[in-house]
Amino acid sequence: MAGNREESSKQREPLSRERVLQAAVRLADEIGIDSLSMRKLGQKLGVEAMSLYRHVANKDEILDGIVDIVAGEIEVPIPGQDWKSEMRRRAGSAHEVLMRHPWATMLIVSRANVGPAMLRYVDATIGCLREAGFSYAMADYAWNAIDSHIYGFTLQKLNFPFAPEEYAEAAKSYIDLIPADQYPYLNGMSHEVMDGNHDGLQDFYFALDLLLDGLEKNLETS
Amino acid sequence: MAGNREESSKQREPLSRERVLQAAVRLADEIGIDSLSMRKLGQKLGVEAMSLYRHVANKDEILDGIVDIVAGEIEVPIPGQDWKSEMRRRAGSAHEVLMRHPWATMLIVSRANVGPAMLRYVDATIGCLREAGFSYAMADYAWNAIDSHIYGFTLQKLNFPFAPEEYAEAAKSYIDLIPADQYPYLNGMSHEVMDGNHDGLQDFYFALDLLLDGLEKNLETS
DNA sequence: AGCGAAAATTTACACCGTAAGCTTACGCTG
DNA sequence: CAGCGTAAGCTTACGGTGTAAATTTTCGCT
Repeated sequence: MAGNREESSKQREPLSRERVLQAAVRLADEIGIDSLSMRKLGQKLGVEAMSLYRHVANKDEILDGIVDIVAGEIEVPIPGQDWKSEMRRRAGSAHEVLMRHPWATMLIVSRANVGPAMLRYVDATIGCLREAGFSYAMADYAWNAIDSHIYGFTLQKLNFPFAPEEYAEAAKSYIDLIPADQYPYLNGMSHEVMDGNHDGLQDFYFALDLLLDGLEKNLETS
Repeated sequence: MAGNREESSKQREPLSRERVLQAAVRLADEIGIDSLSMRKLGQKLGVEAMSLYRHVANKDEILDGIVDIVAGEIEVPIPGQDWKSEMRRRAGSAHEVLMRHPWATMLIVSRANVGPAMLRYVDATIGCLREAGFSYAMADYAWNAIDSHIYGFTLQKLNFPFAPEEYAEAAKSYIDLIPADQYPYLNGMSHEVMDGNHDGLQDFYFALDLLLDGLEKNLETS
């Protein structure tokens, strides 16, 4: 076995920062961010936990890294194009990506996020608003408003405990815990769900369009 | 020292679920939720960690408990009163309470939250919208939209790394990391901050009022 | 072939939540 | 007041965490 390194596939591929981060994203998708440990990540890569430290400084750097990988998956708005549809597309893409990586939103809203993909994403967002005529300050307010909706809506949706098709059935099982005399309105809404009059499905674009329409009016009157 | 139990204050007060939860809230406020451990909480109460388990089943139950304590601090809207100002007051109070307990929002958006204070809070919210003429479904959408803003805005504000008065100075120190040729708009906005033309302060009621106005229009045309 | 550097591993430590079993303290009854 | 039963608190232990330090293995190159 004259070991030609290129051909021998029994030899495991060497580690690298990129391979570590990619594996971390996949593992977090599979088992959740709370269960992701250095030891499990090492195991996934066929390596001891401490070997990872040759390629990343610590676990925090891994978390920063996988957030930036996720940020890189989001469709960026194009400055100069119609701002409303671009911001709408950006928001929808962000929501979709964050639903694909259910652990990512929590990390984003609790870390610095200064990776290159995140900076590019933010720069394009501000740029799209600026080119549409927003001042820097108004662009900041608009960006903050839209991102509040993206993060808040996504977190609530991820935290909702029932699948849409189970919801009516689930309501029947917990209705006794919210008696009408103590919680009349919560009880009433649950009955609407039980009776099939309300499916409880939330539309990401409902509140988003309220915000965009309001921002548009704000832009016109300035 | 004829030990009259009522008078002897050298004897430590016995533990109770209530005392454990109150101490947990204070400790989380002081050292953050990530640093809150059973051992530290025990220490704070002059007790060993394992003694806590006599009064709570496990740490998860403590987290559920302190979330409900926080929920109990939020001003509840009054069904029948003007829905817009009630919902505005509710949202502002929630934001204020969540800023007082910086760890709470994360817990709320990642747990079931079926404690009595939270149920009461939710019931009053739905009730306020229902009495104003919203259908159950529309009340659900409106509630979700407003709460998305509350959680998203609060998390972003808590995660912002600079105090308002440091912001301009901080921008000067990181401006080199976002060169104009790579991130033109982010660079431009930072210059606005550095030059004192934009303070970066976000107003909770800016996006909230966009939502409430949009919801009002939605209510009128139905 | 052998050497220097890079990569990977081993061992160890302080911390975490909590299960199981033990000891202490209390409240009540005789 | 004695004594007993139970509740409250404590000790010990286990498997998990991130990671510092020291060691061994592997690789690339002369």
